[in-house]
Amino acid sequence: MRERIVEAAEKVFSEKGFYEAKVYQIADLAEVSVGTIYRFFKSKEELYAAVLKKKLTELERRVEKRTKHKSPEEAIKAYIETVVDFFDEERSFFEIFMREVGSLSIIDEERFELSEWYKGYVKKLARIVSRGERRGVFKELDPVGVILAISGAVKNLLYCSMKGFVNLSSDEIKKLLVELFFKGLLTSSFSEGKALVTSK
Amino acid sequence: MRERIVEAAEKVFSEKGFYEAKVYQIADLAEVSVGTIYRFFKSKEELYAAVLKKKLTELERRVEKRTKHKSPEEAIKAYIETVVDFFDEERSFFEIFMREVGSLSIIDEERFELSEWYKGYVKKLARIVSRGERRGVFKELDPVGVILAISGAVKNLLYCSMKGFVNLSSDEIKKLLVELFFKGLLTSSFSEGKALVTSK
Amino acid sequence: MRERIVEAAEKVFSEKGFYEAKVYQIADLAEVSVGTIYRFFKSKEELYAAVLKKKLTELERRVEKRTKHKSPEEAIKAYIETVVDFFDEERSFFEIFMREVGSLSIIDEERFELSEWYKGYVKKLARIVSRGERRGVFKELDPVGVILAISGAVKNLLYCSMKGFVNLSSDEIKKLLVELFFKGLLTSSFSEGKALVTSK
Amino acid sequence: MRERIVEAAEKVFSEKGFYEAKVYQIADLAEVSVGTIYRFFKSKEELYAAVLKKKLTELERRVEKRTKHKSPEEAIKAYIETVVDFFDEERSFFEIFMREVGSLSIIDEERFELSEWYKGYVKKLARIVSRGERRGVFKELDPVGVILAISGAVKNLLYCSMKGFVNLSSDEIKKLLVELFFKGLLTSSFSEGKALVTSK
DNA sequence: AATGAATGAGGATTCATTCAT
DNA sequence: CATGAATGAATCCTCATTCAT
Repeated sequence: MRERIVEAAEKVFSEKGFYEAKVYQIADLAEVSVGTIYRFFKSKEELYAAVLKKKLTELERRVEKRTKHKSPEEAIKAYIETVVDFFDEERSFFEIFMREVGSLSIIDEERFELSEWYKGYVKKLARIVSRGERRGVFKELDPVGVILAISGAVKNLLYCSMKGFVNLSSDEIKKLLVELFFKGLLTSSFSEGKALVTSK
Repeated sequence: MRERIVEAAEKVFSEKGFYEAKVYQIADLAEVSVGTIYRFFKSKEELYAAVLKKKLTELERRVEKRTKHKSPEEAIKAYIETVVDFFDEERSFFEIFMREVGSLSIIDEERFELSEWYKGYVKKLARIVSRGERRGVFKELDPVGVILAISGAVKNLLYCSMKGFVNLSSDEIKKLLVELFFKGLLTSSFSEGKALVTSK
Repeated sequence: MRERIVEAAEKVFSEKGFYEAKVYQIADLAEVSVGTIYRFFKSKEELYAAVLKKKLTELERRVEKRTKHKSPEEAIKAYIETVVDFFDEERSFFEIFMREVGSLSIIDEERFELSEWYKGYVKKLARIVSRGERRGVFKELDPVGVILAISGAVKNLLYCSMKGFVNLSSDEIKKLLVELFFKGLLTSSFSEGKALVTSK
Repeated sequence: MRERIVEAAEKVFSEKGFYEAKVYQIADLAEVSVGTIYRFFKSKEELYAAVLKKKLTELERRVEKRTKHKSPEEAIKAYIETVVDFFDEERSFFEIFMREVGSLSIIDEERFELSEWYKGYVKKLARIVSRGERRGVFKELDPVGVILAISGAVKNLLYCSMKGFVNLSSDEIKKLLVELFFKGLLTSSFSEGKALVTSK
């Protein structure tokens, strides 16, 4: 029952966004009464948060599973790939994520600890980068900053490909991102001669 | 008058988002009557679109000005820096941008051509990357994909720093992004030995 | 519930007309919430149309019942009497009818088929007149025209007596109308001698 | 100036009715500013009343002129013809008249003496009928009632022909009404034998 | 527990009217 | 005098939430 509701909510929220999604639409889709929704969730917002949490927890679990016991570089690669795959599978959730969590709007002023969750999630990933640095595999760049950059790039690329702004398959997106974030845009020949980047 | 309204709208929309922003709040802040708002804008949505367009046009203009007549690598650097600076100055607008344009929610199903605008904007930037490729400065990666990755990274990094998730100054953000996107995460010594990335 | 609303609406609309009648006044009178009204009617206009249709249907049914199986002259008499009785009973509805249907204002430009209904109603009555003509009981006058004349006379007389412009009881009104429409204003002695009417 | 406004008002009111007619539309059509309208009329309602009064006064004047110094039967005939002609010429005003005066809605509860005017007008016409009775030309029927019946019949017939419910020319309408009200619906042969009407 | 009818606060929008220029 | 920009009261309608059944 609860599950049915959350699934329906996921669909409706993702199609219409928080405000345009109506509680009775979710009830209809879930084939329960409006009242039943309120037996499980105190409010529309709480239902919304439940949808997010469920999926985010799953994402987190997957990322963890696929990055565990790997070298930092393999782990970052796996992270990128996992996220792309996840959002590719969960398109409707991804829409929500982009709308509201990509910018934790309703959410963070509220009583949901989503903001906190995100911080923790990022921190965990940042540790991979730190480890890479210590091992001399990654450059010395702010680890959280690196993760946020990667994460933002993944989301934007996926979102825009979903919207039809680019025509790249999931695999192409993964490849592009891995190449870009690992070795950069500059060709190696060029990269060596010039000191463009580091000079202020 | 119109200007006063748009400014107030910008503030209120950025603080509350489209739905939580009330027309009378905008009117109050602008110190005009509600009716006056409707002299200039047919609807709340039109006002919203006006806010977006104004700022986006300005951003576009700035980016254009700062990337013109530059080598591809300088131009991309300038692009990153311009965007960071712009959003740093225009924090309240940036909030809106993240909420709604970063994920063109209300916007793209609607009668605003913002989606079209964004496509055009991205295409223009992608041309810089293409040029870089032709000159052998940049690697052969999908140019639009590259721009979307950079753009997503910039937005996410800025947003999260605004939200206090990372503690990086604007300058540090710029440096990080330039370094990351130009030369990648891998240390050169490591990068050469391994073939991690390109192998499927 | 629906019935309660329609009855309240009938009262309020008849007292104030469509525009001056406020939805919340109807809700108050019906002792339901505004929301409940909108459970049954999509809009104020639809509620209005419902009020009209209900009564008009009833009027039509009554007229039909009382004119059926009668000679044309008896039927026309019955028609006049039925209408007078009906509006005498349903004074508040009659007010509405006069305002809006007597002159199908809001109504006919709209999505209500009231205009169509009226046409059909008139046509049916006109058939009585036609029958009378064929039997040689009624003169050869445009049957629809005759019905419209009678109908207009009835309404106006009733309306003005309601407003206190004349002091005639329902029975007196009926008598007056029947006499007038059947035998005319002219005294028979006079009528024969002169040829006033038919000469152009 | 005042005249221009009243003419524009007449047009707009007749096309849209009191409530749907907007003051700025009248101003636009009259090519004056909204403010100017308020120099001449205290309110929209007063302007509305002015439109009515102007036309009604004209109608009254015409009726008076055409019925004066005539025998009762000629006068009634002239009255019918004058009204038909007047409304035929002044269709847009007639629309207003039907909407609002035919049922003196806004009007009579208000501070306009239109209701009074109408009473006076009817009384004057009723005197013609009284005179006819005294002379033995007309039957003994309530004179005011007779006038109201005629007046209602005229309005309804005209209105419905305007709306396309009947297809009768002005002249046919006049003839029909004169015939009907003077000699009644019954054929003389039939009328004599039966006593249908007068018996209760 | 489940239902869904009823609630009513809340908000976008309109437009008659005013008044500074 | 004329203007028309500004005002803001007024009202329809929505929809999250409740609660009697």
